[in-house]
Amino acid sequence: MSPRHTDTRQRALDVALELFTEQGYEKTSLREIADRLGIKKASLYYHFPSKEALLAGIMDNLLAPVDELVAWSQTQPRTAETRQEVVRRIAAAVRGPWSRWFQFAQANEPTLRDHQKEGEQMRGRLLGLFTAVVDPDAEPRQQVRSLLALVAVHLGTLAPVTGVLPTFGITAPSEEFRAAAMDVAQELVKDG
Amino acid sequence: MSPRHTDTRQRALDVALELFTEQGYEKTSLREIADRLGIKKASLYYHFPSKEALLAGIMDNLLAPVDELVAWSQTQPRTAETRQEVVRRIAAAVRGPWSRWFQFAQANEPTLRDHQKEGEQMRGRLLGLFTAVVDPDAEPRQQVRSLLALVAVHLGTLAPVTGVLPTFGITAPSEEFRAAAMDVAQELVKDG
DNA sequence: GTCTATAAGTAGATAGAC
DNA sequence: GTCTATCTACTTATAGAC
Repeated sequence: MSPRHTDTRQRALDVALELFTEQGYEKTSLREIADRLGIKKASLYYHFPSKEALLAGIMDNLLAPVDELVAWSQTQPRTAETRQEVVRRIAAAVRGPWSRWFQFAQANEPTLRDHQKEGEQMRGRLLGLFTAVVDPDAEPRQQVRSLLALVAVHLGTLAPVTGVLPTFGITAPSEEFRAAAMDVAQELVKDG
Repeated sequence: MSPRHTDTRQRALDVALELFTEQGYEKTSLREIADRLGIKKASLYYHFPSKEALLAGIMDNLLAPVDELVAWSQTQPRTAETRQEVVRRIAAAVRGPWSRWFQFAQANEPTLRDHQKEGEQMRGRLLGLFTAVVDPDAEPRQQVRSLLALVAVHLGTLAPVTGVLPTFGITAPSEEFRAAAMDVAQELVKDG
């Protein structure tokens, strides 16, 4: 066997992730993906048996790093300090390796509701993140606050990137907004 | 002319709203809508010139009540008290007349990004709500807090309805959770 | 107002040559 | 691994009878 096989498979995953995120899974045709790769649509079927297999491949790549953080959090005690550290790590990850995950999930919410397997994978990891931060025995008040802390992180990191800040009527510089969001998140995750 | 024309048009709007919300705009075919109405697909074209016209009709019905609240808020001073009252009114409206709006918008995020006109309508009303609560001259910290207040309302009213609370690892009774969310929202919207 | 029939196009998927 | 060619099953949309 050659030192490595062709990279068409990986390139297909990259292109598909990009298009699924931009346009959604349903609206992206295999022809479109093949065109970008410079191959014919039928040739895609050599690498993936179906469109759904392409989706599954993307998910595997996307969700692996999430599992690491959740696993780590489960070794920690359920304290405000742990929640703060988890929020810090999520905030860091979201700026880097996970950034595409949220965008992809958001753009394909209806699709993931239908494709049972993939939808449950997605929800499973989200649940993992939530339970890493939400104490099931805490007061509802604190549970709401913890959930909102994750939303604040989401807001702080994604909103500047997608350029929707003006849509919210906000004019602050991105970096300042992001810092403020992190600040509020840390506060929310404390007991109160 | 008869005292009123047939109600097929309005029934079509109702059915379409329901299906678009459940399955998304793209995945709902005109045949499906027609089937539920007990007519043939082609007959739908008598009432609406295109699928997109159906979407537009739904939007008009959905967005009218939002405008009222935004208009009212613009007559008020930009104080923490006003923000609290706006949040109260949004919370009340979301439980009733607007409940379908959020579900519809969330289920059709990708679609609304493509259909320029409808997407901008939707974003316009959202911006209206945001600016009713976010003071453009406030600190980024307070802006984040105000945004999260709206999210808290969203969480408190929608989450119990859709039954996703367990997905968040939360076991509290719906009503208790909703009350806690409103509580946190009111707190976030204060100066701090 | 509703029907049948059908146009015109695109989707995902398969067979088999090279 | 990639190609050409083709299939079936849709989709939105139109024309014209009743």
